[in-house]
Amino acid sequence: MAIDDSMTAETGTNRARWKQDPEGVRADILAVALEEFSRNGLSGARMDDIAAKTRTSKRMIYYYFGDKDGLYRKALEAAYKKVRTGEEKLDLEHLPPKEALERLVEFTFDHHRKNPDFIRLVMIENIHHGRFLEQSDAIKKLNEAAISRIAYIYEKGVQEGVFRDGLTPLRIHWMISAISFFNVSNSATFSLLFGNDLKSVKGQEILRSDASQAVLSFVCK
Amino acid sequence: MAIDDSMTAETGTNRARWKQDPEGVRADILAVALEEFSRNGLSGARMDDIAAKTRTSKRMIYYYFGDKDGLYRKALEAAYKKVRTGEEKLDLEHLPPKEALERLVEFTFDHHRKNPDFIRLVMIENIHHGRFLEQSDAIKKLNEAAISRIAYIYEKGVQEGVFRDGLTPLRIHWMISAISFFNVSNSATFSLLFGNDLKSVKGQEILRSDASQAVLSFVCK
Amino acid sequence: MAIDDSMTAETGTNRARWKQDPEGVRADILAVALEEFSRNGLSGARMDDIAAKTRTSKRMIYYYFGDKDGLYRKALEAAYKKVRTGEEKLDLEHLPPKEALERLVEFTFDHHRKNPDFIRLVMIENIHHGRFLEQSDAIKKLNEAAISRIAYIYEKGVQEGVFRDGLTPLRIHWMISAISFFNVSNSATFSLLFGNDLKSVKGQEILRSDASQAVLSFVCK
Amino acid sequence: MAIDDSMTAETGTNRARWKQDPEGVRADILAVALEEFSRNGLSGARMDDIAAKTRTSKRMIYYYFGDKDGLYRKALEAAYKKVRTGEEKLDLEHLPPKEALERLVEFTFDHHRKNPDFIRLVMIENIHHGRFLEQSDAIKKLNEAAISRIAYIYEKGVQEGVFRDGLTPLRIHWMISAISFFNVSNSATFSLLFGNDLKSVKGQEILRSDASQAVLSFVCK
DNA sequence: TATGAATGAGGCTTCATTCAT
DNA sequence: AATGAATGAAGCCTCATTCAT
Repeated sequence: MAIDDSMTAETGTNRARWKQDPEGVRADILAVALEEFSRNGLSGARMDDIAAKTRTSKRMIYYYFGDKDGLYRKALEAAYKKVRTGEEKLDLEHLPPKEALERLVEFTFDHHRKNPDFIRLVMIENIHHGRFLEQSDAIKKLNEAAISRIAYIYEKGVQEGVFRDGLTPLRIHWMISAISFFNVSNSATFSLLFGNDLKSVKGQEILRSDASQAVLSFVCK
Repeated sequence: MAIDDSMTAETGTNRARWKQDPEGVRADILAVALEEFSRNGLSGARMDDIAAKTRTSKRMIYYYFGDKDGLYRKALEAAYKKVRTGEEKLDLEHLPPKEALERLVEFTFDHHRKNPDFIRLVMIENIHHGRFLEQSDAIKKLNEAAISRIAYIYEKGVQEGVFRDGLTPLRIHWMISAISFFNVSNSATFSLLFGNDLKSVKGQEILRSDASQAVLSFVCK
Repeated sequence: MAIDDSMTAETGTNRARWKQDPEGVRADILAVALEEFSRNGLSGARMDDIAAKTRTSKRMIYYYFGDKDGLYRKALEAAYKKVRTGEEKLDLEHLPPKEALERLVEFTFDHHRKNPDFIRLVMIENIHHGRFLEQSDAIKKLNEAAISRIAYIYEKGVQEGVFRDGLTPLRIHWMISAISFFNVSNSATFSLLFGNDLKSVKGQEILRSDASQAVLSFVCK
Repeated sequence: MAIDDSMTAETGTNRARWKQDPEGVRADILAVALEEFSRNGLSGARMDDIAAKTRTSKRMIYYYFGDKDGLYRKALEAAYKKVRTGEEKLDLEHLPPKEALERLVEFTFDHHRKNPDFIRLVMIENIHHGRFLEQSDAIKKLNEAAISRIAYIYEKGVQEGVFRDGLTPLRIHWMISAISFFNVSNSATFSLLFGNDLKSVKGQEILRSDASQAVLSFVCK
């Protein structure tokens, strides 16, 4: 216990000293911030807690993000970016309209489920009346793709005579979002009020299928 | 809350002295609390602000509700009670199943729209993982009625051959809730990302009709 | 050392527990703030230091004055009030003009000397471009008296033929202020550059007499 | 000073790269520092702001001046040097005493008016009880010239019988300084309390003439 | 039942300064 | 000689809550 001093490397400054790596530090902070804001809300989150879970210090958060609101805004932006990027991989153009739509609904449903942090951040942003989203031009552009993707499918479906006329891509997107979002956002209260059945793996499979069926029967002739 | 009142002679009884009316005071506090929590969230709301908008003093809030969490819980309960009470007036039994269901969807859609404070409180509660709803047995009972009402309609519809078999009242309720809830809860971010069209009177009429159409086509054969 | 427990009264909370005395607390805070701001400037003063020298806590400062700027503003106002109140006692109307003016100069000279804290606060306020004085309507009114007092003397002097015509009370006030103010405000740098002679008791007597002589010879025919 | 520059490609050499010019860099820093200290005071000035307005970086400031206090001291010295250098051009010896004195007063009055930054720095230094001036031997020497210039004029005036006996050059200098300094130093508060009349071009002309009249009538027989 | 005064813990932010390259 | 990144100490302020009357 005396001779072997191999542990001294771990002692000293507990916090690893990273060679200057601004982007790494920024990303690290953002990841932690996303989680903390998502878990506790904007006013509920603590800068101290965020800093503590970071590889750097509280001071660096202010260095890179200015203040709490700035950090929150950047976390929100990052969350949107990450989520929308995930959607790009989806490749629907070559599918027949009905299958493409079905797949889009299921993808969205799954996607939201797998990103509860993002959903929670959007909830929080709505609690704040979209005050921060408003300031971020970066985000707004990201969402146009979502609409045009649906537009492509829908128009093809109408031309082929499988989708009914008179809808708009936006309303279809709205419907898909509503169902997929609610599944995650209201999971807690819904379970408490009506039991855990729909939260189980089986229950989620059923809801997923309900989702695509509802949307398809809504859009199809 | 002193700041700058150093020279007002008429300190003391500015605030109308309400003849001792405990229930009135409680109700007053709850109404203010509902609004403040709804607007700002749990940690975002300020006890000072709530007290200031009340006919009574901060001390009374603590006297009646113990602490901030207690006040929030009671406000949540009160909100649920008020909202569910509004639903009782609905009289669907005598209608044919399809019309009953259609009317229920439209009622729910309208109902949520007219009670954004309640919706926001539920959002907030979900942000807090339903921690407070969990403690309130009073609320849970209120929701059983919602399910049994759908059960009645659905079973009748299946028997009459207009609704498809294999669904459950809970899943139907889930679908109706999702669509109606999202319309209010995500109004801020949705408008910012995709414009105000669906928020307008016309837009809301369209969504309302989309809602009932989606649910009906989901449930009908 | 065991039997006699008379000292326990002094033990416990070090800080004397004052029966609620808002005005006392306000006054106490203001007195300390005046001194601290005067000594260190606005950004140089420390809220912690101010609080520590107070009978109350830091929290109470915010309770009564809102924030640091608010405290500074009130301290400035209090300083002006105190100083101008001191001037009221002066009784010049019954004196012949020359003697009245002489006495006013000497009074002002002495008065500024005895209130270096006030002078320093005014210096600090000028460093801040009068930003806080601007907000305080209370102060502006206090100074009109100073002018009308001079007006009375000057007009009488002109009528009696001892003061030359063509001046204004404001310019006379300006001259008196300049000389009396500079004596205190620039004491530090002047002494360092030119020695301490004029700072001594003898030196100050000489300057005081120079002041009244300069003003009198400026105003008299 | 990072905040939000995360996406600028052209990091690094935005700021013109000045061919190694130590003296130029020093002078640049000092000029900026003078302005910032003058505007905001010692504790009010921000090293970051100073650095940002400089052609160089924060590191260079510390490299050349050690720390904030050192920078302030050098800025103070530079200000004194610059100002006193301006005075040298004045050529009074060949004028008759009264005219020489009159011209000196007017020159000083104008000079102070044209150098508000310097005046403010002196005010700030007085707020700090001359702590930094004390350390600077360089400055003290600069001021002897001012006194000897007056001594020459005054003695000639006494000999010629136009100036009264019993004064000292220092007291005359004091009087001139008081009037000229106050005009600039207390401009903000004086205007706020008594209006802008004396601040106008016309008003300043009047005060300038008042200044020389007061000094002359003070010194003359 | 009711109120203004008081509190301590902890929140967010900023500062001058130094390090690694 | 020069730069962006990093730091710890200390600053100001706000919160829910309790006390004294």
